[in-house]
Amino acid sequence: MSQASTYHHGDLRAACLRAARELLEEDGSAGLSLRAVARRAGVSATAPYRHFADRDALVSAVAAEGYHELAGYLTEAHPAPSTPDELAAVAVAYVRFALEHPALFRVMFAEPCDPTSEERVAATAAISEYVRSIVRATFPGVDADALSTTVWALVHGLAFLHLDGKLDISTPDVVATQVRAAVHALFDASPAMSRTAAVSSGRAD
Amino acid sequence: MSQASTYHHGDLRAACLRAARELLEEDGSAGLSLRAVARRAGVSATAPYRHFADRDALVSAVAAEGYHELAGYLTEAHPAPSTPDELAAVAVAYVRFALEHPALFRVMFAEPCDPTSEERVAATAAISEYVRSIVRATFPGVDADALSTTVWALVHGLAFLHLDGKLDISTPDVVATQVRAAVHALFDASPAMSRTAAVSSGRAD
DNA sequence: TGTACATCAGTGAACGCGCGTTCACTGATGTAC
DNA sequence: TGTACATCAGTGAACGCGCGTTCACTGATGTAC
Repeated sequence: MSQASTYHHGDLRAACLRAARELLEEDGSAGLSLRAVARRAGVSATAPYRHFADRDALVSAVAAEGYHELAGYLTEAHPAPSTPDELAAVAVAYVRFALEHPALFRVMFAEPCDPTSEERVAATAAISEYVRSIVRATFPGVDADALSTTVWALVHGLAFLHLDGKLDISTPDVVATQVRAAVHALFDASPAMSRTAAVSSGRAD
Repeated sequence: MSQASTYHHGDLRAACLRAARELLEEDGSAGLSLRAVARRAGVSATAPYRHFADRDALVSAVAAEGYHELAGYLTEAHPAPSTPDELAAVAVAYVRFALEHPALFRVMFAEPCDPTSEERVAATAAISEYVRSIVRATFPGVDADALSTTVWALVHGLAFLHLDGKLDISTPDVVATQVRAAVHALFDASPAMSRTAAVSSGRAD
């Protein structure tokens, strides 16, 4: 190794993020401390301060990485879904991401999202918009805002219930089948979407 | 006050739980420490050990209280729902509970649920069974297991998205309308439930 | 009704821990001339 | 090509903090006789 001297680490920021991710999956978010990250990166306790203003900044950076990765899962499942089946595949990918990165997923969503972190707000706004665009492509002419909220909530809820051990997660196939069934249960109502709106406003008395 | 002496508190266990709930809503789960609870209950740092084996026991007790209260919200919304509208009212109550007790709701669901705590397992199993029974009453002849999972996931997801500020929570009415719309979007597919099953298995090639 | 004693529910000092963060510092790197 | 110097990225000691938990203790309560 010509870089025997580790004084200048090379890319400590990346090493910190990697260490943080590992700690997260091993100990949950309780294990995510700046000191533990430094320790794992093989660096003094204060070195991370060169790259992160404070602990919150580290956590936000980790969450941002998570959002980016989640987006990767989704577009990999299907780049531009336009049928219920394709949309269901994206939903399956969402849940798979949660199950493969449980602690990360919790950091991204389960922690109170401080409105100060524009990084997070932007990231979730992007997801929201992404879901909306898929719904729009899949069901043109439908109230995309309302339906996409419903879709996101359903998939998000499935992810959390699986994560919390409330549903069978014995094999990825079982999970995928469950998710597809739930999504289809919702989507098969879609031709009736406009009727739905009429019904619920009519019942608002 | 004849009970001027606070040496024997009277009901320190209840006081601890109350303090824990307050701390939870003020500082989130990070603020929930045995010492802080003792402080708020006006008692020495070690007094709670008379009533809770350790911190985890306290947290579990708080979560258990939460499950009980959630059940109260649901049955109060409707004791025995058997129509989509009545079911939607229960869903609204679920989300309302989450928004009125955000930190408590997170403790109940967002923390990794250790399989050791049978208290929690039993509580969520009860919720699961409760939802299933409602679905069964509302849609007799339908695969209640599959549909009830979908319903719970949808409502649970709505609760979390509202909680995390991803959806409009400006007024309770806005929230309720949103929840009712989402639930109806799902339920209006229910007459086609058996068709749904056929369709999704037919698509499984 | 009064006393002796067991039990119960609290006290408070002390422990060791890991944490976030500050500070003055120093070794390595890169650039100007 | 060589030297002077600014800058950058790390070190390590130190701070104060709140935490969970232990321990020996003591004051209050209730019960047996």
